[in-house]
Amino acid sequence: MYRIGEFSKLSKTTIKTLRYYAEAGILEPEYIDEFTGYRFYSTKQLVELHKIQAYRQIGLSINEIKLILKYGDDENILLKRKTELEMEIANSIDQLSRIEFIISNKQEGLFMNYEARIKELPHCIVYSKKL
Amino acid sequence: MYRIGEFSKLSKTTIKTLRYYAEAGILEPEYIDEFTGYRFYSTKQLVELHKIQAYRQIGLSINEIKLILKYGDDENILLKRKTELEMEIANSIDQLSRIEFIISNKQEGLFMNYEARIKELPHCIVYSKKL
DNA sequence: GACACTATAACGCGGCGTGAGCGTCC
DNA sequence: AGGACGCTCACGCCGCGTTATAGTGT
Repeated sequence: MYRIGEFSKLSKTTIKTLRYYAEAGILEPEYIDEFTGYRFYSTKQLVELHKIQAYRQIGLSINEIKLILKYGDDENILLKRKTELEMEIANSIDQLSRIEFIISNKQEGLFMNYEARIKELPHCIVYSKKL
Repeated sequence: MYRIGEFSKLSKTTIKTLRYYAEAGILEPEYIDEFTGYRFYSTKQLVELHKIQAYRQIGLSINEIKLILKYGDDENILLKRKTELEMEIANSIDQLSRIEFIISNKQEGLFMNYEARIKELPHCIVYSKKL
């Protein structure tokens, strides 16, 4: 049985994270002293935590991990996270190309060589046709 | 001069966002009624907001945008964002491959066919050599 | 008694969304 | 006078990090 500090070092996880996981209900200490409130962990929690870390590393939220640990099925959540990631990647690539576009245009001096001039017209009636 | 609701529709931005931008100091309304507190925007703000939206779309934070609008130089920040994005993409790809690894192993039944058994040894003295 | 360890509670972060409870315009 | 519009708080999100303050262990 380890106290939280030692367990923190063993698992390379901050104490704050361990307390958060305990409160979140995804990693309860094996035993809590009812007078001091001290949390005590064993090697069983070390294995559990390792699983949690693996799930965190692929970007799952605490809630998703809780669901997996509760119902033991990660198939759907993994597929959901997979599509999420694909969209994130596509989005990041889009952002990247936008940035490169701006930078290259600045270097070639094509950007900011014109200016848009906005003028307000006096009040008037405009006829238009909706398509 | 538009009130916030109309300006919101013109710019396809929520009222809450406009108010947040006003408070953050990146898009001040052209005029604020000192009695009612009503914000009034003009087409000038529409152009400004369009720039802000462009910067938001490439993932810049409000603070970064504020700096750009203040000092007029986005070169360094764009390059910084570019490296950030490259790291994010690399990270996402890593996560994606981890997920695919797990899924494929599950399908082939290679996963969870073994179990790790953790045992605690009684206290003993261990000799080891550090490399 | 000193010092390392632990505890709880509360606030901070970013970029808004979502109310609550008011005043304003037409 | 009623309904659409506007205002200012203030809290919620997520996964912790960061104090502050107080009890515990050796």
